[in-house]
Amino acid sequence: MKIATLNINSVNARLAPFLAWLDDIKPDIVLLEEIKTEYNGFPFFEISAAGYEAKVLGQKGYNGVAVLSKIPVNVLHENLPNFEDTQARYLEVQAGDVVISSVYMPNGNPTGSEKFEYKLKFMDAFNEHAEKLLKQYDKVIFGGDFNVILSADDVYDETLFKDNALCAEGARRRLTALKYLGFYDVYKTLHAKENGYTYWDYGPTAFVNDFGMRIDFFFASASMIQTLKSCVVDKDLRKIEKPSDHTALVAEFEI
DNA sequence: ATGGCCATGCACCATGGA
Repeated sequence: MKIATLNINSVNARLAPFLAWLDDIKPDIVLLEEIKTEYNGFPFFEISAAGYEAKVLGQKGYNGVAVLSKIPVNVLHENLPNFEDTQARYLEVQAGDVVISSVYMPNGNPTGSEKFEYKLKFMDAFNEHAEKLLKQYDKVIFGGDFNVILSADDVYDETLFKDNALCAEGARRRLTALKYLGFYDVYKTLHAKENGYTYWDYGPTAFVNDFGMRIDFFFASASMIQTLKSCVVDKDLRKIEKPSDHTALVAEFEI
């Protein structure tokens, strides 16, 4: 099973190159974040023609998550079941005995604001739900944009972001707690020494100089990660004309 | 020496992203 996750920063603004990429990589499951459309604006026809069924939790203008699949999936949760939310940031499906979620955690800037409080509350609810899932299922995997820079190794210059919500101690502590619950950082399991950046600011110098951040992740339960074959950052989507500021993370499992 | 983007929406600026 090949699973990809991508913060696409508007699915409609990048549909053609995204479809070409799908045809090239052929993942079984694709998790999308920031589709930036409500359900009715989602390009179901084109995605279906490419061979994928789409489950969509949309929102007008902002946010929005989706799960595309070549294999049958059924939706378990739209939004976290334990968190009242007006924003579309979580979509959980089941494919066979695997539970897979697309996650778009809040940015939370500026620190100290209501947005920051919302970020921490979302992360608390997420961890609580993650813990419950582990008790119910063996194979669980989360993928998406977690909007947390876990350590100095995960950003080109940490000093520039010391007051940023992505580096905030409360955010780091919560994402680290997810690891202690038993969720493995899939990319780092195989690539401890590579930076694994998945995001580069728009602007002419960031991508060419690799001034990036690692803020997109897969987190997998133990029995899921035992089947891990590979995990790569696919930079091709960051090289297209009019790219998203994020690129895709692709993981393969022997399932 | 500084700053450099981009998508959306009742839309030619404001907001959000990170």
